[in-house]
Amino acid sequence: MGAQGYNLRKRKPGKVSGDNAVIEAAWMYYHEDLNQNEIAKRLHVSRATVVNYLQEARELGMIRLSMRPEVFTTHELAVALRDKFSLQSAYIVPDAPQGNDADIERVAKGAAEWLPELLQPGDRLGVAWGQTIYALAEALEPTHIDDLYVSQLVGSMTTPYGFTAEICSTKLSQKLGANCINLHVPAIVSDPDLASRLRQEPIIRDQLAALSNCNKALFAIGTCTAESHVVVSGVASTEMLASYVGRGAIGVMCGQFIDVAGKPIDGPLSERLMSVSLSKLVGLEMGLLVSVGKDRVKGMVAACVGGYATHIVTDAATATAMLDDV
Amino acid sequence: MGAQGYNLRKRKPGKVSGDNAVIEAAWMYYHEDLNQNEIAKRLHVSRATVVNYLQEARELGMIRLSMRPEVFTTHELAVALRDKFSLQSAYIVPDAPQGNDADIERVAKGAAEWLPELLQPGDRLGVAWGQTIYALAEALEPTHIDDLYVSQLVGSMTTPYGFTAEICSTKLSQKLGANCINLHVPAIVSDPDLASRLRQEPIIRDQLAALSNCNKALFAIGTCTAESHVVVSGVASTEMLASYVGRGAIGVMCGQFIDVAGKPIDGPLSERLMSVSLSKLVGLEMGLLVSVGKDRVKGMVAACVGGYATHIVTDAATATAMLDDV
DNA sequence: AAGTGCAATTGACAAAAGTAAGGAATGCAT
DNA sequence: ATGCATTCCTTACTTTTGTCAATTGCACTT
Repeated sequence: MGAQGYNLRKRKPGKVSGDNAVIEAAWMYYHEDLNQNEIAKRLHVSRATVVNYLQEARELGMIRLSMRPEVFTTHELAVALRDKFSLQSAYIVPDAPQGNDADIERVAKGAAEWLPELLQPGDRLGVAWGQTIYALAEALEPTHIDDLYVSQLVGSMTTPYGFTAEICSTKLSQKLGANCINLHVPAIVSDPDLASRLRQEPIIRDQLAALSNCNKALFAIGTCTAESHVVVSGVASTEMLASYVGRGAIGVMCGQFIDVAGKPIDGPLSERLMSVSLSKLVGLEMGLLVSVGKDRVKGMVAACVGGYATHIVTDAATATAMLDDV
Repeated sequence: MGAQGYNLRKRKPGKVSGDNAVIEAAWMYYHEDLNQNEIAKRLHVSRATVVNYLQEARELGMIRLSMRPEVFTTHELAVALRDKFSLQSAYIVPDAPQGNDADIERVAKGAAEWLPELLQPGDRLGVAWGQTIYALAEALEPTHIDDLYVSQLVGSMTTPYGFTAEICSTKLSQKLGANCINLHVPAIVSDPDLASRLRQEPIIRDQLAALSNCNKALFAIGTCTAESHVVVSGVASTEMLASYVGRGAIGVMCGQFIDVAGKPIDGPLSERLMSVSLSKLVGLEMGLLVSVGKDRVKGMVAACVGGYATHIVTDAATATAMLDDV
């Protein structure tokens, strides 16, 4: 009878009311700093159950955990970078122990944490394309920013990476609770004539016009190596790449090759590329450049010098390299 | 020599660079889900040191931890409350085990977590006064909302609680990175004539005018008992209180007694009170009511019925009582 | 009414995190 | 240089948290 009484008592009032137990446990744990034992006592369940509740709370995304952006924007290196390139702000994440693709994830995560604070209701945000941008969208915590429009800055392309330009803008807009304006056109078409006719198409024209209305932009810098995304995605052949590099290309921005001053380099692709004109990206309220890596340093510097970037997210190693860059 | 080599190696590159170690540890722990052992290995320090780093990170406020507002605004009770009173949204925090002042802390904490999402750049927020509002301001994580103005809705009064109306608005505006417009006048003056003359004073007039410009408001409901703040703070005597109660007062809002319909009750204090007119608080973009307790239920209902509240923060017990209130 | 499948819960054990007392390095005054 | 105070770090120990296989209660079949 002892056991029976125990069970009965435990069952009914213990289960406070469905999901509520999870919420109560999470509240006590995260807001009232009770340990699992105390919570278990109050909810009349075993501590193991509390562990489960808390895991569920985390899995359901009830818990938001982030680091204050000021931590990354106010230390020495960030301030130095900001001042050297006359930026509004720089966000420097710690270096990864070994520098591989994990770099991109780190930086993307940092940017994802910062981005919501850089946006306001009513903004029109232009978004470029790339692994970094995708990782950013992926890492972003869902929020809702009122009356926000996200526009795709570059046409679409097939890629071996499993994400396209639309996926970047779509995912980003979903995470931000924003309206999404896609650019339903390939990034590169086979001949200049077709490109100009496409640009006349009412739908495309409107979509391109929307790009001119952007007051903020989010982009990364691509490399000019054979493994570069522009090559792998079939936008440029290796020969073209070599030709652009020969004429001073040191990076890629929104599908366009740029020189050390950030100026787009004219070439065989220019006419055939469906993308925002880089000149539209100068002098925006915000130009957020998110990139890492030694091989992107020159391009990132160019994006600053060219006036595209007002805000930067990168890691300490890259930031140092940018400061050392003459 | 082994020890010497070890020490040298450990000292220099181990200490990554001052405070940075703290940031790196926090990043790895909170963003990369590494455990303290792994972090200790990577930073070449003992695990105990990592514990210290993480504690420092928390103490310095580098870590932001909160619960998604949707958790509290989308469950059954919150939706029911919202619908019954035609609110825009309701935020219901879990009940405290035993209902004392801890209730206020809980609810204030919830409101503090929600408030930043309810504000936008350019808003003019009117703020009332009370223990709840103060606790809210105290619990609020510092942020910065651009071009936000916080106005004090009620004049100041001496209180035994250690906080005044200005302290509420000042603290709140500091936490929100907002501009603060204080109302430099006592809440209650001794005779009606002085009150009306004060209202003519240019400075006061401007401050009162600013109140009319508020598009959002934050307030609580006070009780009509002898322990009520209006009495304790000397705004009303117990006799006056009784008189107001006799004429239907069921709560206090911005220093004014209201009836079940939320209408302010005329009486000896009306003329002498320096405060926003309640009619200005009807139909705002947002009216955030933050209160808890059985004894405030009627007043809270009145604030809804009267059209002051568009958003509510309370606890489950109070919400249930409001739903049961006829 | 007994059997079956499922999800929630539990106790016992393992891992991780927190604490406190002691110990090296650093800087400063003597 | 020596001693002293301070800061930061470490080792050894305690508490808290996480894991997992086993159990319980419950809805639904047979």
